[in-house]
Amino acid sequence: MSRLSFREQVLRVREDAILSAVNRLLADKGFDLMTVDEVAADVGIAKASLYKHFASKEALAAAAMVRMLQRLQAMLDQQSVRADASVTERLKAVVRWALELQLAGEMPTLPSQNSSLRAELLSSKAYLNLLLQVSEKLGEWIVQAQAEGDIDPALPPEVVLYTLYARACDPVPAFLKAGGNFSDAQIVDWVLSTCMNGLRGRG
Amino acid sequence: MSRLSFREQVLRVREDAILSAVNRLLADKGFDLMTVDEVAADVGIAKASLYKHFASKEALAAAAMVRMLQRLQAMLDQQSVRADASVTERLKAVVRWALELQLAGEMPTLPSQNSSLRAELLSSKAYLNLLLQVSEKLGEWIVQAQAEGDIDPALPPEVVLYTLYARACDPVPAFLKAGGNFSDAQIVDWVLSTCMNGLRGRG
DNA sequence: GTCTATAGCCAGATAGAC
DNA sequence: GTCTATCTGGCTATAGAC
Repeated sequence: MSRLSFREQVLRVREDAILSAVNRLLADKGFDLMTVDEVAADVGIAKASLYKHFASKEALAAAAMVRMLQRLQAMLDQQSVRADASVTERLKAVVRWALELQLAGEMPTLPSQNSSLRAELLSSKAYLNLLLQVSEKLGEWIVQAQAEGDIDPALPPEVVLYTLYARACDPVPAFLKAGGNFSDAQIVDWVLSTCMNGLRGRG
Repeated sequence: MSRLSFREQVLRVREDAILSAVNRLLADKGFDLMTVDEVAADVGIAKASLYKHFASKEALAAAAMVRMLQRLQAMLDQQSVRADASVTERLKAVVRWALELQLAGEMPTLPSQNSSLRAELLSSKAYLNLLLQVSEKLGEWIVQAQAEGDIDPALPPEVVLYTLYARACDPVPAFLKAGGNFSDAQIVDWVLSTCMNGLRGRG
């Protein structure tokens, strides 16, 4: 690793600020309703300057999605070294983390099936590689949790994996938060419970 | 009820064809990516003609959502008269129905939080009334299912209701269908199971 | 690399003839 | 009510000066 010059560090910091703004906006309104003008205004620079950093609106959003996957990967690594926890507890910790991120307004919504963002993501090697790595790690945990009986062995691991991804972007926490009757912690607990135990509960 | 003139019947049929097209497009791409041109092309009439029937793109989508709620209400009425089924079985039947609709590409996706559609829906008396009625009916069943121990009594009914609504628009079935490894019936069974019993299953 | 100003395009909505 | 043709606004993206 070569040290970064001062100029490069400034660039990094600026691009991180840009991606943070993109991330918030993606969580708030989604890709289609997010405008590049808003991103520029949020960061405090001109729109044309944004296009010096990122080639397109799609590239902007894709970079934010990659950053989110990197954070997920870091979270998985962190959970991997826990000696005190079963795989199921690790999985639950990851879902809890995602739900908390979502309630904080920092979890981008899934791109809809026909979005131009989808095409960009499917042609992004960085994104696909990260997604693959993360999915493999989660897949290992899922299979192991099934072997231990904590997750229903009758479910294909694929179904479990997709379900976990979907829960990370579930609209239910936002609905409950908008209702204003419950604390964030309660919401997280309930959604996590319905994810693992279903509506039926433990009974 | 007065009988409808021939002209009025023709109008009804045409508007129903329009709403069917809107429904398909809402399910396929969502409100933001759906264009009025596509709707017109799908129905086979000119765009200007659409605007003789509906005042705006939002009104178009709102009418389709109202129609979907009417269908849900009809489904609830149908389940209400089943003597052979518990409330939990009725709830499951409704979720199953929604999942099958979704796999058939006929379930509109939820409007994102900041969509202009949301404002339209919140100011539509027909929509809000219908939503209230179906929510009350579902709410009764939920409370009863909790009393019978089939649904976790620790969950606020609101949480259960929102979860059911969210599952009806869940992206998981579409993901699994896109994978191409499973039949529609299998997908419905698995998603319904993870909804009621969680990832943990019955064990 | 940052800015202001603008090009180019697309989609929602409308005008006006029939 | 249906059509063709057009207006209008907003958004992505770029030109060109500094």
